[in-house]
Formats: sequence, C-alpha cells, structure tokens
Amino acid sequence: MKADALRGHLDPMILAVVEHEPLHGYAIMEALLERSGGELDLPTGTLYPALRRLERAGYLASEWSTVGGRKRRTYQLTSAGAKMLASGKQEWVTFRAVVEGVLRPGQP
Amino acid sequence: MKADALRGHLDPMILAVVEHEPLHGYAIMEALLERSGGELDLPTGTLYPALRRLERAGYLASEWSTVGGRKRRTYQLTSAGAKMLASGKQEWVTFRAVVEGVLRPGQP
DNA sequence: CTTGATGAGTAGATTGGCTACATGTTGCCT
DNA sequence: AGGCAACATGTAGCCAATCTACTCATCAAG
Repeated sequence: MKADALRGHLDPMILAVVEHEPLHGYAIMEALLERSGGELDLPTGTLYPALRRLERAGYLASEWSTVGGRKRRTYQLTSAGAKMLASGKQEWVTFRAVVEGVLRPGQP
Repeated sequence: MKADALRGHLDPMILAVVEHEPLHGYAIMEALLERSGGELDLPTGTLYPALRRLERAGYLASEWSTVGGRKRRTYQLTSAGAKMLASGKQEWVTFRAVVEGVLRPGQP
C-alpha cells in the first residue's frame, strides 16, 4: 500500500482504536496491524508524532505509567476526539462514495 | 472533504475518466465533478500539474487541438496507464478494506 | 551476552495537493 | 459598448503529513 494513500485517513483510524479502551502507543500500533489484517504496519516515526499531534489538538489525552519496568504513555479519547472520530467516519463514507463514483469499480 | 484525503488517490481517478475516451483538461475536471456528484471540484492548480506528472510518467499521452478558437490539450490513456489504472483499482480495494477494518463502520 | 520484542521518541527529506496568480478566447447580458 | 461568466491552460511557491533513519532504554530467551 502506497505511503501517502494514508494521508488524512490515519487520524480517525488512530482515534478508532482507542475508542473503547485506552491504549499506549505500541499497543495502538499492534491494534492497527491486527485490525488491518497485517496491512497497516506503521513506522514509529509516523505513529508517535501523530499521537502527539492528536493530543495537542485535544482529541487525545495521555498519562504515563510503568509496567514491568517499561514506561508507557497511555492515550484515551477525549470528548472532542469522539466528535472528531464521528465526523471522520462520516467523511470516510463520503470519500469512499467519491472515489468509487469516479473509479466505477464494477468494471475491473 | 479534506484536501489531503485525496493524496495518492487522485492519479487513478484521473486515469479512470480517460479510460474509455480521451478528454482535455477542462473536460476531465467536469467529468470528475459529475462522477463524484459535485464533491470533487479540483482547482486547476491541482489538475494541470497532475496531468503533466502523469504524462511524464508515461501513463498519459497528449496532443493539441483547436476547437472554436480555443486550444485544447487532449489526454489519452497509454497502455502503461491502463496497467497503472488496473493496479490502482486493486490498491483501492485493499485500502478500503484496511480503513474499514480499522474504523469498523458498523457502529457509528 | 547477544538478539528480539517491548516501548518512546526526534530530525530531516519528500511530495502532492493547495492558494494565488497570469493569460487568452467566446458569447451572452445590459 | 462594456463587462462578466464560462471555457481553457498553465506556473510559483506554501504547507503539512508521512516516511526513513536514527537514538535510547528495559526485559526475556537462547
């Protein structure tokens, strides 16, 4: 999968995996990998800056903890993040309709 | 629709509209607008550079003509472009599965 | 005692879509 | 006649998100 196909779609995906349970960065990576059937293997240089960006924007809140001698930063969805996720899902539906309207995937 | 959601998806869309008939730039813009139900209103600063890029890459070929006193550059799909379009369609299917696998659009 | 998995992070390059601009024609409306 | 909308093509430069490539640290297995 091409790199910049992800552009603008990563944020709602990240928010989605922490929708029902707070997770730390590494666990978010794994969740994305698992939910995508192994397709979405984010480099840390993509994920961690994205998480900080989402926190700065107020969509995520984080707190540190230590588990088994390892420091974790656990992120949870804020209410603003929940709204952003909902609108992100709606935008995805629109986007999909646009692309498929143009691509006409009926004929391969 | 967010601007950079388009990143990496525009190329196959452009190739798709010239798949069955060659079109000039302005007509491609209109075709995209129509096929997307009015959602995809590309600025010329996006479309024309994209067309040149696709031609440089060998996916499109162009020739000039004059219709009603106006100069047109008409683009048609090359065989390399057809292959690229086919693989672009396939990549879209994968991409859609990835996003929806992560977003789980069942629950809004 | 080295390797792989866990865990978090930064610096810098790339790149493609965007805004804003430049240029010209045709045809309709007032 | 004058002006504006639609038609038609293009460039320069900005911006931001993702990537590569790196650093640093702990723990378990071999």
